[in-house]
Amino acid sequence: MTTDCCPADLASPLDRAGAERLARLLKAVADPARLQLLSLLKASPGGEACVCDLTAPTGLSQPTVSHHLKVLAEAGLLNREQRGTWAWYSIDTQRLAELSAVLQ
Amino acid sequence: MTTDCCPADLASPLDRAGAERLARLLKAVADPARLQLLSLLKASPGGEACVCDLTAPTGLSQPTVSHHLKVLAEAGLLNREQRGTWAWYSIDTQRLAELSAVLQ
DNA sequence: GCAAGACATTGATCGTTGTCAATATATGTT
DNA sequence: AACATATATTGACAACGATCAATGTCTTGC
Repeated sequence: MTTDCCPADLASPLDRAGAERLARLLKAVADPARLQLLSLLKASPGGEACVCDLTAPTGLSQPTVSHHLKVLAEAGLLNREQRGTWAWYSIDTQRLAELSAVLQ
Repeated sequence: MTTDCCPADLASPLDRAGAERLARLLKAVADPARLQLLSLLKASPGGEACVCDLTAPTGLSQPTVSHHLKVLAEAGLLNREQRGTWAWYSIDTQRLAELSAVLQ
């Protein structure tokens, strides 16, 4: 049964609406910059990092990094926490695991 | 260790080149039409179908379906077999499983 | 309150891509 | 050989998206 909480998977027949929802999620991950950001977050101590720590290793401008983090956060794959001037991002491992399971 | 056979995963640090390779694979899947095609193939008897069986359920033109199948095949996610006039496509379940594992 | 620093938003540009109509190619049939 | 059918390719167009420079917003420290 397909509920609103989880993305539908390939095993159950996928109508156009379900396919578009799933595609939106996968598109969030299907970008080299965002994959690198996820990898960097996964390798960071505590599994979290602020924007200023992510610009240098990716070689991207600060606005571009912010943009990608927003895309991932809006897809529900990242959590954002404001701490003073800094914005700390971390991976929502459950959501990412759910997305992974979809392709099985 | 990252070899050429398998996509790198998020656990190991991802350089730009690795991220682009992985993104190309994920982009192949991150499309509603292609997700529907994968779902239809998975639900088909024998796990395979010809192009003519895939146009009606997707509501897409024949050239568009052929295009999407080619994208998936070039990503290594589909196998193509010519039988007379028909082209039969089937999912390469191992490749798809590898791609799924990448996000863990 | 003001200056500085961290992050977000806006606007613009340019390459990419999903789609279809038209056409081409290939295979089987008579 | 001629024809019908299945699939692939080409060309064109519109929509989308990644990127950056410039600017805006918010928080902290003086």
